Amino acid sequence: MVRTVAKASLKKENNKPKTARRSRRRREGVTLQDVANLAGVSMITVSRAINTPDRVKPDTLEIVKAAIKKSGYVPNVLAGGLASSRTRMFAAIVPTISNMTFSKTMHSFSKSVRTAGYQVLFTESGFEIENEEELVYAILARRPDGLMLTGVNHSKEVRNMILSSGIPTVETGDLTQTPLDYVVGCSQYRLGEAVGQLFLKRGFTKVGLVTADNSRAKERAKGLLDTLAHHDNIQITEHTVGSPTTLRCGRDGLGSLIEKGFTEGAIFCTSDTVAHGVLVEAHARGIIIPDQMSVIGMGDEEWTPDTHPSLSTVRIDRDLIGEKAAEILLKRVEGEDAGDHVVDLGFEIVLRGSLV
Amino acid sequence: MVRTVAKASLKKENNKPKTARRSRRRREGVTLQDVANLAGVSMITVSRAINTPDRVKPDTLEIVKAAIKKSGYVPNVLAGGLASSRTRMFAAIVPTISNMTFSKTMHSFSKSVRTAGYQVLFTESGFEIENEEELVYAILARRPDGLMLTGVNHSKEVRNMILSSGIPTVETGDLTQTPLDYVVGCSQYRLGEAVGQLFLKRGFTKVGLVTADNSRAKERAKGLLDTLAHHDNIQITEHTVGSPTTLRCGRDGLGSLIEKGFTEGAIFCTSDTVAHGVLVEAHARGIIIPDQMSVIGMGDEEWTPDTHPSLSTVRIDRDLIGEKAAEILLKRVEGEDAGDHVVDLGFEIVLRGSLV
DNA sequence: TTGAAAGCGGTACCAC
DNA sequence: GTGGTACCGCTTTCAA
Repeated sequence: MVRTVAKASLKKENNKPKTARRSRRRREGVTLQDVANLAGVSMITVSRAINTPDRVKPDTLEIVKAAIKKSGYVPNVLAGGLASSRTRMFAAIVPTISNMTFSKTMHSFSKSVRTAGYQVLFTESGFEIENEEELVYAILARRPDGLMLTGVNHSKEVRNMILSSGIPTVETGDLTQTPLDYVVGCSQYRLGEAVGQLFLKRGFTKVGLVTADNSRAKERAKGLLDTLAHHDNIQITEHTVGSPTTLRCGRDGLGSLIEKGFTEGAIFCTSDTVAHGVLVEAHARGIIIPDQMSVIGMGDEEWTPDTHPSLSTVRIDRDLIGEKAAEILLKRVEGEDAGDHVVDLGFEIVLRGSLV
Repeated sequence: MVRTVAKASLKKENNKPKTARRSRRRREGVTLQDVANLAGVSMITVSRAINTPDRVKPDTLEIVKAAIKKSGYVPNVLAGGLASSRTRMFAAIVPTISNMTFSKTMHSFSKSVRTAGYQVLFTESGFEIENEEELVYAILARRPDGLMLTGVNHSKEVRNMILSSGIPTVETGDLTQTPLDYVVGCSQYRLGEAVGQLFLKRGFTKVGLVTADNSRAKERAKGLLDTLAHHDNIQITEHTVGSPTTLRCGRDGLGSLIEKGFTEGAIFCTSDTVAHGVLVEAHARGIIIPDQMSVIGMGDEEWTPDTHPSLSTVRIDRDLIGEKAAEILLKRVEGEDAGDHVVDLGFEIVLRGSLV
């Protein structure tokens, strides 16, 4: 009996004026309803005043705007996103931002994206691929409108999750003919090949290689080694350093090459940071670059452009990668055609010093 | 009358089995309800199985887990966040990540935060303060559980918005006695003072200053200049470069100092990137460091630690800043005491070359 | 041009 | 331990 009474009273409560919704569970500040009350209109009119002002009578619009300002209303886009299934948010996964390579791409991506009114959910994956799965899971749980990934090597589980989520995705940095959805970058392998061909053309017979321990760097190294492998009169000295790389890696790298008997020739470093470290170490040891050794790095990023007269480099336009990725995702969420699913941005070899 | 009929029929529709909610507006995949149906339990049980597994009978838990796996369910944390007023997301605003200073802090922040199951909404503000207001607005619209800002200079509007949002906030990098909420960093001014005192103690009478054009760098410069100002036998040569800084800035910086008549003495650069540029330019001009000039930079960040034997530096533990900021926010969202609102992490002067 | 009602996909609260 | 119900704050749908 008691129960019936309780239910009845609940029902009665429900019969309050429809336009004045409010609740005891409420925690935060001003809502759309508050603004609506203040302006003497309905919620939906306020919503329209914010999202599609052209569909509201100018007079009304002004009243609503005043009410918004007066109340200090800040929309809750989570609620909006839930209702509309659009979060106006893109997620980005990069190995690390403690590295110009990725921070530049992130930078231009986030800039392009924000210009279009979107925001970035940012995640660092580290260079291990193992935890990518849980990261992707956590990200998909936030229902981003698009996804930017680094690299093209993903576990089967990750591929499945992304594919079945149906979220527009751009893989960046490397290249593949079988992207999850879209891919923007350049072939790391072909880049290494190009450096190898350069070395051959310049007639180097002694080649040093300082490579970082991550999949893209390894692809580059492989391209170089495969190219040189066809010529058996070439002597190769290798050293591998950890990721992410520091100047110290380069110093150690050259030290190691020399220990292994490398005394002259050309050195390919899979990043400019490493290359700069090699230059520092060479300087410390009194080795003249480019007279005794030639060095070619990779990157030519913002803090180093055109700074060392004898350091050659392979340049990839990292900014462009981020921009392109953003552009594709933005087009996709607008239902537009985003063009080719494989975008090869290529690379440019910048020769300096003895390599010219 | 017609209206009444309509209402009645609506009510009838509402009387469908309570446990089988579903709708035509539905766009995406698997929901909690789907899993519940599959497992033959109610939504709330599935919710508990995910969030508080200890409060579910082991048998039930297993059934639910199986259903989750089978259905490929990915929770919608937006919906959860709306219902619970907790987004498990922190927002971070940094000027740029194209700079080791901020990318390191971001890196450690995001790492700490993710370890605790939170994610990072990331925003670059640029070095201009003007657009901070709209950025903060857009961020607050996503209801993060906490906010990490860079620097302590914010417009009145920004301060008001954050304050009235009630969101736990940590300002980082600089120091102030009147933080919005919490502040973690070190006094940029005192850092500059310390360098000034060092120069005085070493007896330098000619001082060069290459400073970046942003508020924190200016604070450092001010600290130096104020300290030296008490001594009128000191000759100061200044040059200002734009932000963010590159090696090129340092090269131009030294060039400019020399043009202005600087030939010997000590140079303070407000960042290591600039300092390295100065070293490169000095090398290019045949100037011996540290014999002719002494250089002290700021940062000693990951890609440069301990790499140049004659470059002194002022070291701030950027990683620690990010960690501390994360720690404070995490404590706050858990309702714990986060300790002192002003956390001074200090700095360390690392002397090398002629400054030892 | 405006509004009422019904969700979006979860969680809080309370009853059982 | 488990379930019903009323929301979270907004947008969509449809009607006026």
